[in-house]
Amino acid sequence: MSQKPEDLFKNVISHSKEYGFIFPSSEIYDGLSAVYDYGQLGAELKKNIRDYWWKSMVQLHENIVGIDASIFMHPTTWKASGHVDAFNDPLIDNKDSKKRYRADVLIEEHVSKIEDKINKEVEKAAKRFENFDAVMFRRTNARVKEYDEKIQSITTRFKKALNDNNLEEIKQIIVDLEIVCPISGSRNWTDVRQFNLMFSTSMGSVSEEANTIYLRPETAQGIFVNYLNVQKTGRMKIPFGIAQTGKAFRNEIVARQFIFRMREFEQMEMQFFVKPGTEMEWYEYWKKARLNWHLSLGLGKEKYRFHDHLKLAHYANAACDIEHDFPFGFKELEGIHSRTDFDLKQHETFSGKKLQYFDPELNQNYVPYVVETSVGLDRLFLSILSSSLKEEQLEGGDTRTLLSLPPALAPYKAAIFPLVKKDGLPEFAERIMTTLKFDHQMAYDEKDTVGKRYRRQDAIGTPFCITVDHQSLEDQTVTVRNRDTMVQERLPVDALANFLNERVSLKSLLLTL
RNA sequence: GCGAAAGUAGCUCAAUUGGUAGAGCUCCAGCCUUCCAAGCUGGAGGUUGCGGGUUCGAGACCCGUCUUUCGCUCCA
Repeated sequence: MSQKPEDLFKNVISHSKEYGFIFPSSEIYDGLSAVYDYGQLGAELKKNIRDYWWKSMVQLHENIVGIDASIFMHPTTWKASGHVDAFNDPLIDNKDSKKRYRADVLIEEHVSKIEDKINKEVEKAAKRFENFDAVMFRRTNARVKEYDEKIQSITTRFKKALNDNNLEEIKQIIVDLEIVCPISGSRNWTDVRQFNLMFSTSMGSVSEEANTIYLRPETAQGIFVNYLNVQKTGRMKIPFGIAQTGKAFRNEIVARQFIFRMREFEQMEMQFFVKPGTEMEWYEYWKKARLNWHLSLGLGKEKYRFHDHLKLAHYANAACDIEHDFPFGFKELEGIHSRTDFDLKQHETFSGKKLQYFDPELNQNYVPYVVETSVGLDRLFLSILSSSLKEEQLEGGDTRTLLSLPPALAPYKAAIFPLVKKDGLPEFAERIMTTLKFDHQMAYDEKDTVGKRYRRQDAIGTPFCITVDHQSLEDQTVTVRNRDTMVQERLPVDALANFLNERVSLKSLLLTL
């Protein structure tokens, strides 16, 4: 149990690989940076987590409905959301100070320094002459004119380079202007690189004028553009929510830490539309509700904490993260943001369509405010996996590898073993399997000693092992062994269905909310 | 992106100054047996991440490249 965090993280990664939870993407070709595939057990666990979230959001709330929007969206969507402008920066690094700068900012700062010089000239002249005409001075003074021309030529050149997307030219401008790094004072620059967080591809035939299409960097916009469709056709009354799960893509500069930050990842989001002025109440409501949801997984209260954002994004008037204690420290798991009416208003402006709600109580129209809950499915997966993986010391000096997953989320809900591979025990076991497999994902194993089989199921988190022995043939009972306590009890075969339903069904977990 | 470390069987790791790639676990077939892994017999699995170079000879040395981990940086 007392493993070093680095070791635990290493174990999580190799355990994931060894048992088929997570593989590096296209591994036979050396993998692809920060892209991972879910294996046979990982896919089950991930699906169960997603189902639990979906049911707790959509099925348990009459005023929340789910949609499934496309990954491709109209390019204007990303202009309206601010993603195009916010993430199209040419960046350059100084090799000596290791600091990264926006190339356009460096050039603009250089230009403003020249402007300062002009202003100084003007100030100096103003002191010297009476009846000073600043406009005339600017137009006629040789030194000022020289500065002005310099600014003109720089900005013309810079604008052209930006328009042509000519990164080499931008670097050349920085070199020509002899711009130095404010920290190291050196001119030892890397090449200029364009970092656009959004992946792009083209839509339409190649020969024609193809449109640049972005892979969505967040799923939220799919909800906002469908706000009116859902509200009208679903006859939704404020407050109401729209939920969605799906893939999003970000071309991260640095993507690290296994599946914590991937370039392709899955979000589970719910946008809750409320009356303006009530958003803070709902913000607090969802903070509590979402933390409660995480606590229901039983990984431990001490594993979670809130982190309030001091610096708010351009669209938010309140924001916080639910952080989880990962093997590499507390990191963001879920974000809860009060997004105001920013998104819907932006889409109104860019689309020219009204995205409003007629409130019958107030007898007036308004753009609803939005409270968002947004959790990373892959991060949730990692939080559950890493918190569940344990090396347990047993009496007698033995150790066992235990994956104490929340039972309702485990890939296999129960495993069935014939104690021996003869005397009709396998046939008996398979009959039980057949009756239970319609309700639960079941495993079957008849290889090796039964103790070994228990350990194998412990390592993949199967909550219960059902063993058929010779007594089973006589009185139709089996033993059921608990993963966490290793305690066995004998149950009639007929009681198994209820036994499992009460302990491993999603319903059993939903009831704890 | 910069810096550091690493990459050998499914997993964890060996391999003397450069000299025939190995072990344990896993896996497969069978035997024995049976309620908490590690009994017996046999077997499978490797162009040592990839590509070059030096050498009579490279897992080891050099260069490049890919991937991973850590630190810095970034993360609307």
